Amino acid sequence: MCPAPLHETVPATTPAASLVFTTVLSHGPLTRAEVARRTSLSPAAVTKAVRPLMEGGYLVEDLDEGARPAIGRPANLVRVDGGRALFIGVKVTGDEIIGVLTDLCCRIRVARHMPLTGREPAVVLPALIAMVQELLVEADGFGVRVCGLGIAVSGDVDRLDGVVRYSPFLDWRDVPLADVAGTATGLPVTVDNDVRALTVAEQWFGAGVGLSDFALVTVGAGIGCGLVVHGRVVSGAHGVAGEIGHLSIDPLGPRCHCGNQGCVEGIASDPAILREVRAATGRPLASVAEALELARGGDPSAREVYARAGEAIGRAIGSVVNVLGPERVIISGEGLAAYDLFAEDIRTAFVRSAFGTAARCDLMTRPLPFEEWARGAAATAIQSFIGPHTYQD
Amino acid sequence: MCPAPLHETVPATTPAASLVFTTVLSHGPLTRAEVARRTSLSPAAVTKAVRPLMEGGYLVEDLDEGARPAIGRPANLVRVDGGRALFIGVKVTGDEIIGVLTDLCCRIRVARHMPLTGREPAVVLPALIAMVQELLVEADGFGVRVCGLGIAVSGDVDRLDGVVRYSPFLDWRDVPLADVAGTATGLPVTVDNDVRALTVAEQWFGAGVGLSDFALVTVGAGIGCGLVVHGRVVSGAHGVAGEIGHLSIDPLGPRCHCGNQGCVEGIASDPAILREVRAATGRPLASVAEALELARGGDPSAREVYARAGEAIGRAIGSVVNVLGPERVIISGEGLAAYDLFAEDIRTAFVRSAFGTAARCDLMTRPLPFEEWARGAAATAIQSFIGPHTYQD
DNA sequence: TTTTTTCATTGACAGCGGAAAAGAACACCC
DNA sequence: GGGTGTTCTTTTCCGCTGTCAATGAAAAAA
Repeated sequence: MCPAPLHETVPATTPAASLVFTTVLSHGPLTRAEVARRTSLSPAAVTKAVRPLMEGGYLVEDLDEGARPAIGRPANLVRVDGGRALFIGVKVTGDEIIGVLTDLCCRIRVARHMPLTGREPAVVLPALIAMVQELLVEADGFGVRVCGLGIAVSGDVDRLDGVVRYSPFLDWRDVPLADVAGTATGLPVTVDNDVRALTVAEQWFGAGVGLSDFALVTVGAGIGCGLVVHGRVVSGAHGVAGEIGHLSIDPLGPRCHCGNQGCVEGIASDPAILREVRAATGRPLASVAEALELARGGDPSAREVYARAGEAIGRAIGSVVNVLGPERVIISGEGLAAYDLFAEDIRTAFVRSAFGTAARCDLMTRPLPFEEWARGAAATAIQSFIGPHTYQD
Repeated sequence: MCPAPLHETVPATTPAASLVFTTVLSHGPLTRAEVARRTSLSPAAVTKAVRPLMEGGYLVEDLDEGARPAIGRPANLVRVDGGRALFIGVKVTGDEIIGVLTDLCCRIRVARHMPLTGREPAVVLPALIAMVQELLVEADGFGVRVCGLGIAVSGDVDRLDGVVRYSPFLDWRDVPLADVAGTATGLPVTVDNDVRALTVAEQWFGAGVGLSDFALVTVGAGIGCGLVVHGRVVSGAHGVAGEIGHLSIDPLGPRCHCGNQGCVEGIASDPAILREVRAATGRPLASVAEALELARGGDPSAREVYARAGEAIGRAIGSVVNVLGPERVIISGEGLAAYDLFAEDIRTAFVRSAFGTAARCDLMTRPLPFEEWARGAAATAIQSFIGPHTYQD
């Protein structure tokens, strides 16, 4: 848990206030009447919830009296004042740390990248703290207090305790990140798995707004998946969920380090694609970008590799959709750079493997640059700043 | 929705009362103090919630003052009086209707089977209503009012409207079951998918009690899966979820009627096993029971078919566990009759395909005879009788 | 200008659940 | 056998929350 923040009290104290606040936060400027309808609270309750939030400066009257009804008294729009509070989000990757300073609406104000010389905690933690310090200095320039720090790390993360249980990618075990970062910076800290953090950002501020069931699939160095069911991000009973990277797609496919054969990640991740294109063309390619170039140039065997990757991704999505029946699947990640190459294959494989009404699911892509991952971390900080009563829908 | 029941008011009106009631219902006789601890309500709130429920006769003081503390005042146990209300659960299969009369604790008091001469609504609906009437007569013998009727049907069921959208097995489309049964019997009716209904029963009264994330996998004529995430049964955005029967396990496997290849259902369902054993042995087997007998007798090709089925089931479970990270998977269904033949294969394939901590998931079997499916339907009726505030955990 | 419609606010009020204290029922200890 | 301590249960009181009903406000329509 975050060390009790002396910094600032939570804006929303009662369930109703949280509900109102998160509704306005996600659904843009709204009239009070509209908030009442969406939350099924009484208009009176909305008024009473809004007042203290306005006095605290978290909500402001929006002067654009945009949507006035055809008849009757015009409505006053209410929106969240993003500038009221700042947050820092940090994403740790294998070779760099990405940090962003966002406002309360999770808009990025400053973004920073910092290369890493190693992956071990002894290297990463000081760099991370230095990054936060830098961003705190930046924040001074805005004259607004930083109210939370969110950190996103790949792997098995216990977000209640703020401990990285095991990150295969970083080779970390039981690193008490929240404690370390909290004592070093004095900020309330949230630590979460990177894909879950990105999912939170999409749920509150992105393509998942208003949806109670959706999935976010990330394609890149690995294949990940964040899930929202019943309006809540899924963590699983043991803190791990959405591990679609090791769904076995093809029992005869390449052997994966996880011990299985034909995992999605062994077919469609960047390293796998690079390996396969190398093997298929015999060329000593240096990076997946070159493989991509080759395929774009029309090389048939490279294209074939991408087609297989697309099919694997499509089938993995089909599995998720069959199991959970989400309303939407958002495809994202660096791997999207090659989207034009396998979009067709993804969709075809998805439609074929999705059973029945599952095909009603809306499949969309969303290019999320690396800073977005750090923004996801900030979103988790915002979420915990607002409080425990974070009902969606 | 159920037509407003003149029959009986809902026992629990406030959220706290519901919480107390469902806690006592699922976790057997409890002391008030224990209820307070589990629900994190104050002891005073528990007392105040219990009183009206006792006056209504739903809760009773349990005279076995079993667990008294080592020191201090002995506690009074409180439990649900099952005899206070009766419910009817009906499951419709292809060739028969199974009906049960249960008490408020979902214990079966009477079970009835009724063969069907056809599957079309014109045949099934009158038979279903006749079955309910019979059970209502039985209920008179107990001198207790029947407070709800639950109906379970396989396929795509809209449980809010009580309409069977599409049941491939019965070849039904848009059958307004709740309306028909409600007007014919005068009972409040709930209609739900059969696997979901069974999942509800397990969640409240079975192997899922106290778990916020688990899966129920049914193996038999088809392969189904019910999911509980965050303490709630998953229905998906469009009312369909848990369709693991058409996860594609083997791209080169037998073609399935769904258009895909190598579906679990095409490998491990009873019809698939029968087909494969026939093909492998060349014998004209009449039923899956004979195939089972052959395999039990040691026929190597029959055993091979079962081994493949087990592997498919294990891998499907592995997929679910990778995606959702449940605490437990309950394997059930008629197909369990052959469990000794493929238990090992299921477990091996599961462990191999479950990634990382997913293997921490507890895999168990539970023989649920056909009456249990009807009991599941009754469980949905009980759930809706108790009211909308049915928090689990 | 009056009416109608919708939005927003106010004040009264019911009720829920918590805190604290009292009471109850036992074991233990001298 | 009477304190003492412990735990369970109930009672009383009280704050707080959100609804209800009524009122006021601001515009379009009549």
